[in-house]
Amino acid sequence: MPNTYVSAAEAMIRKEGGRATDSRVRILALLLAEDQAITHREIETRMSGQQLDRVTLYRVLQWLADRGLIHKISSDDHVWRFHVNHAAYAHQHAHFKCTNCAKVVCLEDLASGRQSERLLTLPAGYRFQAIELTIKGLCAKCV
Amino acid sequence: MPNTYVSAAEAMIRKEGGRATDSRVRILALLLAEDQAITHREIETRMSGQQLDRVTLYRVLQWLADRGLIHKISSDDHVWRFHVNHAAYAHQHAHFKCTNCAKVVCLEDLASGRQSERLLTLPAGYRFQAIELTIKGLCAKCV
DNA sequence: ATGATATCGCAACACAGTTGCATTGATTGT
DNA sequence: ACAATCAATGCAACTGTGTTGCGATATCAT
Repeated sequence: MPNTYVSAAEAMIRKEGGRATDSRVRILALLLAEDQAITHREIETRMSGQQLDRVTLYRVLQWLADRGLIHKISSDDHVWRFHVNHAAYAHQHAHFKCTNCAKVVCLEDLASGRQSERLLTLPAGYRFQAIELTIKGLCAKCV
Repeated sequence: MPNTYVSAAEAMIRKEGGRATDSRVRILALLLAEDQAITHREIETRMSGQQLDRVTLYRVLQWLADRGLIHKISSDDHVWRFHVNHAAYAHQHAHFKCTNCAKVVCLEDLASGRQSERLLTLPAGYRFQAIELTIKGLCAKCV
């Protein structure tokens, strides 16, 4: 884990007014270094060797997500995946999931909220709040 | 459960070449009578009183989904919901989920596959297969 | 009616995620 | 630098969804 990720992680956590504990810093640094969205299980595996309780990992991930440092991605395999909130993904954005290797990546921000809202009509009396868009297909490795 | 749903369910099952067992017929009839997508748990509750094992329900739902009589809807609460495949929903279609009461309904078929595909660009080498679109908001009751 | 076998029911399991509580440790004030 | 505070951790136990193996049962073709 390059030192830049660790110090960046610590700075982000302190900026939120939270305690910069080992767990938080290491987990966020790991996510900063990762370009794709990864699961709780995958993080746990990468962390093995270092002391880290399952529950703590759940709580740290929730804490980071609550403060908008990362975001949770729902998927059809019913496992949450986590990804850092880079500037490009600050707004609503779509996700891509490979149907072969289950890799999940964030797609660039698309002004799809408004556009897609117009593509379809909600039943009378329904109110629009947000849109969730997942593209399924094959990633470059699995094509 | 009106008789028409039961006989319709039985006909659909036989058409697929499967055995028209009590469980299959009753479950499919229940889904035919339901306008919104419901969970395994909700079906189990509605079936209580009648002999029906949890595992059988899971297997029947999978069997119906495999043959395209119903479809499974993934959601951010990580619970599958099931809905009959009416003609209007035969193609790719979006879903609506109420953020208050968790009600899920299928939205009309929208030619969003091609349109949305054009809205965003996949990374180089990626292949498009399908799109999943969920609108979140408030249903008429929860507005 | 009967036999072949698809389907069911039960038990046990796998895995994601949560809660309560005692312990630990990061920060703050002195 | 050190103690006090209380946020955060680790552990144990739990919940809920979904799966697997296998013997028992029920459907359908004959």
